[in-house]
Amino acid sequence: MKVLNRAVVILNVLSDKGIPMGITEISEETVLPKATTHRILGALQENYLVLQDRHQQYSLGPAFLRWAYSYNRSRGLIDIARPFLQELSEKISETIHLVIYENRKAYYIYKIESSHPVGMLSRTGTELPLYSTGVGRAILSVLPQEDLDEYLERTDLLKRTPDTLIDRERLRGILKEFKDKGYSEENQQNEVGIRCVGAAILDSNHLPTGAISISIPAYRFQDKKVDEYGMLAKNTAELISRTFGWSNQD
Amino acid sequence: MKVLNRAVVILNVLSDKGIPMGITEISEETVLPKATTHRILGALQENYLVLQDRHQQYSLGPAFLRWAYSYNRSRGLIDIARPFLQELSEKISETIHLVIYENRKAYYIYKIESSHPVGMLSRTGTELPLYSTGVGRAILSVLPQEDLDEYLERTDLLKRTPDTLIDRERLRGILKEFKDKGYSEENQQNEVGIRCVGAAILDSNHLPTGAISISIPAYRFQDKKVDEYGMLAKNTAELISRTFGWSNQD
DNA sequence: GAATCTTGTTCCATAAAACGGAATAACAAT
DNA sequence: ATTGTTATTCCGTTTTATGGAACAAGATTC
Repeated sequence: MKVLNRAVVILNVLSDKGIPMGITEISEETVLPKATTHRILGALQENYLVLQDRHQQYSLGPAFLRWAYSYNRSRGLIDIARPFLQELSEKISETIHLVIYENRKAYYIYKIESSHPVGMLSRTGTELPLYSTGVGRAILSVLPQEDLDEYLERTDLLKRTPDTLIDRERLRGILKEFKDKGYSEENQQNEVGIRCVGAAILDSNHLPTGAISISIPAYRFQDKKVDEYGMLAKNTAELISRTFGWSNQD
Repeated sequence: MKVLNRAVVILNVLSDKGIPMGITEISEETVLPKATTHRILGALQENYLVLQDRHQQYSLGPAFLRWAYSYNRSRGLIDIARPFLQELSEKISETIHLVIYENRKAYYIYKIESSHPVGMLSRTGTELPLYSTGVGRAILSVLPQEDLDEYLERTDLLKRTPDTLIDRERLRGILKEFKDKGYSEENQQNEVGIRCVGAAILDSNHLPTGAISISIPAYRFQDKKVDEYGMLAKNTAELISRTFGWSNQD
């Protein structure tokens, strides 16, 4: 895959230089023939990976903003969240999930089971219900009003368990409570026998970029422990939000 | 340039999805044969453009962070600065320069002459003396101590005009004054007959990412007007810094 | 303003690299 | 153990990239 490697070399040279470069300079710096450099730059330009100004000087294009943003959101979120989740997990020894919220959908991307990281989950791509899970409710609770309206309108609320709450207005009500408390909860709404607390991870615009949850078998997750675990989830999510927002600044 | 276009398509699909994808899914989404997809992904992976986790799921790699950063610094700086410079130019009708500070070097990247944008300058790549120009001095004045020491050590101070100040200690002295005032000045230090004021553009870490200057023929740039123009440069640079830092947050 | 240098662009025969259908191997799920 | 699914490798064929050299377009000098 020669062209690709060469294209990468060219992009790196442009990136290192940091200012627009002419084709001769690029070809010298990359040690590639001028004709070849020219051809590759042409192709890169068609894809908006490089821009050419009126003096035929090339510089990197805006396409990378999009890709970098995407990288930051998925891979970056895991890298940043991992140590915090690990710490939380050592404190409580329960199952912890990390979820990413992308394109108005939530996906599990990371999981720790009793202090042992399971890592990237295999079944990525499967949408996760927002109305019936701890993570989902955490996300819904911090959504701007109009986004929540839109979600409730387009979504069928299904009885995933006998207990699932499918009344839209009552759901709105508890989401408001979750927002005030800073964490969400859920008792066998999505899966029989499992009870959860969750909290949202926010980006620098205070929009949810993901969420975390603590899942515990319902029989040993008594009411009186909900607030304790909820606050743990809330605090951990806040730490992640702060680090994530910060590391995303430049 | 087929491979390149296809690689871009693959990267876009990964970016749109936002979470790791398997090769089958990618090949379906891109409408490319699986073997081809596999080959291209392999090449992308070698260059760290994509990452593969333990479940053979692909996601975008960290290389884009670097490129996006580079794009933001050069092209982004011009886009952000342009309207502010335009406004300044309409107020004073004098020549204005925008400079980028990259790899410890400064380069002119944009110029407005008497309210008329000249645009990207052709002679990019030519290093600009920091000790004798308005923009350069503005940058030096806000540099951390050790960076300034290092600059003064490695740089030969040449008499570019009969008036050029080449005494290191006296230069240090006036740089300190510039830092306090928030703008730099220079009278026929770099070019006979031209007098300048300048101000640095700072990123979110308070390091200089560039600078602007106002250049006026010395005969009509009297001492009493220096402070007025200096403050204009300072205020404009501050506006640009704020917008640049802000837009760079995510 | 003509001549000269420099830099960008196009050409094209040749060599090399990508192509992709199909076979195989590695996993999961049943 | 079996079946279904997904990833990987193979390899003859075709397409595509290659790059030296010629050409064109600017820029610079005289």
